[in-house]
Amino acid sequence: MITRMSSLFLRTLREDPADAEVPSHKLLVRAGYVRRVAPGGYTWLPLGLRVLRNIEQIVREEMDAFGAQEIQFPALLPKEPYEATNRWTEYGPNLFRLKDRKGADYLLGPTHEELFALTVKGEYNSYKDYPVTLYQIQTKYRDEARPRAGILRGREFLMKDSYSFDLTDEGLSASYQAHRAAYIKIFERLGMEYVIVSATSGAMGGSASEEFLAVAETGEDTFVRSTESGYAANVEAVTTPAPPEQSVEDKPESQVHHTPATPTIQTLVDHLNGADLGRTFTAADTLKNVLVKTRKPGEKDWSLLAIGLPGDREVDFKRLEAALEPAEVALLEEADFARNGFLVKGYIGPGALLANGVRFLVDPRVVRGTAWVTGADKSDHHVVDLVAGRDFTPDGVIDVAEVRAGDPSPDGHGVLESARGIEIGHIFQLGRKYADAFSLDALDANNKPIRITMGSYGIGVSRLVAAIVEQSYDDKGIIWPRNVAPADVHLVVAGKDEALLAGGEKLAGELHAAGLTVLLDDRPKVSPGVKFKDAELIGVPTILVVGRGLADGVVEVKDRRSGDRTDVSVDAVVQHLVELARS
RNA sequence: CGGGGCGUGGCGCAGCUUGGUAGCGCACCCGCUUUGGGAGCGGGGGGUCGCAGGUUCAAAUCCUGUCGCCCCGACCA
Repeated sequence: MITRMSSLFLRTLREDPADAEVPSHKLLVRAGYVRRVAPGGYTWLPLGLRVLRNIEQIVREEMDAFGAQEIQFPALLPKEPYEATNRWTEYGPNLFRLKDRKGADYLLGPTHEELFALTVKGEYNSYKDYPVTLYQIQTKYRDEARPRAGILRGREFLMKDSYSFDLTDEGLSASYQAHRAAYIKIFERLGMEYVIVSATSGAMGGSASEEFLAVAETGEDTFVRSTESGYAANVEAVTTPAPPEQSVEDKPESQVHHTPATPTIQTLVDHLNGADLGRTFTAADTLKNVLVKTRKPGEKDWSLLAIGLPGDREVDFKRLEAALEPAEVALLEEADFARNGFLVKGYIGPGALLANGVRFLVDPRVVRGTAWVTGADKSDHHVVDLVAGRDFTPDGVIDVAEVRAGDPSPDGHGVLESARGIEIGHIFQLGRKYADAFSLDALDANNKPIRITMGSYGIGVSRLVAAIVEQSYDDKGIIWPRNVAPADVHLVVAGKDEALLAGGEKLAGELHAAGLTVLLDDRPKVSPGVKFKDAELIGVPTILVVGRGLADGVVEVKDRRSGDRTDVSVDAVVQHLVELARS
């Protein structure tokens, strides 16, 4: 295909749009790929749509390659299936809801588990039919509280979602692995730098779960990875290794000390180190007890929850919420302290918590035999050498302390470093939640029903356009990976001479005949400088310049990424570019 | 939902403090010159100044209300 810029619906911008913050947003708008029409809603202009379609096609090919079958649901859906799974309620304000003229409730699909489950139920009854994997590439709608970063986080976006249906847990595991392998192929073909991290499965429930994150500073997800092993995890899903347990017999007796005016960890540590106790203390020797309240879905009353963790750590609220999902969590208000007189702010210890029936969960580092400095449940007093397993026994373990760069890797190899990523794929084993909701069964050889188990797998197709740009741009513009670029070659006719244009047209025709797509800058009266700037902004990986060298039978091939220029003879250039495009 | 900022030709902005009926750059149109790195000169078209009300002889500018958008946070793919 030859696309002539003289007639292409394209206008590039010399300045960044005022509302753009992240590089992909600025560049995609400036280079004329997308235009905003509403918060979180973008028009795909011709070049942008090509990139989107290229990505979509790669996803489709790899899905088809392992036997997934493409179907498509409406984006406009009736309420009933979502009521059956309670998601009409649970999805909350993020669900776009609307009514038809008769007043019936509809929604714009945020994700389609219900419809896939119902569809399979409608067609399949026998164990002989399974397993099966279906997918669609469909526009999804979520009424995001705050769309942002242009294409990266819209309220309407294109997503590939697939669902596997298996008779057994082993089958589900195999389907999961098949998806995982396909995703790896997809993201490799897209030329992405990505990590696969352990993840939480979120509101949809389920067990095994991994996210594919495109590594990018502008990403919304924080993940950690080991400096020495392949370990990587979303911070929400990091597990803290527990140190070995110790004996409790040889530990000194616990002692209550008068520690005036020490409501914070720092003041406490300073006081202790000035108290001549024969040793020095650090914040990590103290046990901080953080109070929150939780409420399970559907319940009216909040219940207290105390979290004990080393004093040098803060509670990571995201990890806490992920750990308590689906219950809500909130910090205590003054009224809560007033209502529970045994909570002495700044001096809360395990004693009062356990005596008053407050659920007390501790950080994995608080194992049997460890000795702590902690609150003595009265103002200006702390207890030293309070030993876990001897002086107090927590109700359980909760791993919600902040994860820090330099922490040991959970797999025992290396330490963790922190980085940011854009979630581009998510795979997880959903299990039987949706099958249960719709009684999705297959009959076995003995005519007994087998409950189907599902997997759920997503790829953010439109988001990928932006994620790729986030990973591949420079101060001049976008640099597309070959497989997704809007053209194979950007041919610049650098000069007004009729012979140049004729030469450019001829070469474009030959490239087209050789199977390459060409973006031909045949604009008359546009100076070479402008054409070069536009070519760099648009970001086709190979730029072919037909200019003054043409008279000597030479054209110039420029690599967008490296900036390297090579003179190639006109006779050889088509073959040269074909080889480049295939590389 | 909490905090901050902004609404002025298609885009990016100035003007507002100190009211006098709108300007700059980019883009666009015409002419001439120019043509290997976002050209020069000349000419031109295009704006109910977010909306509503108020103050005033007079409002982009002052006052009140309202709507919208962007950013940070909370929340989420």
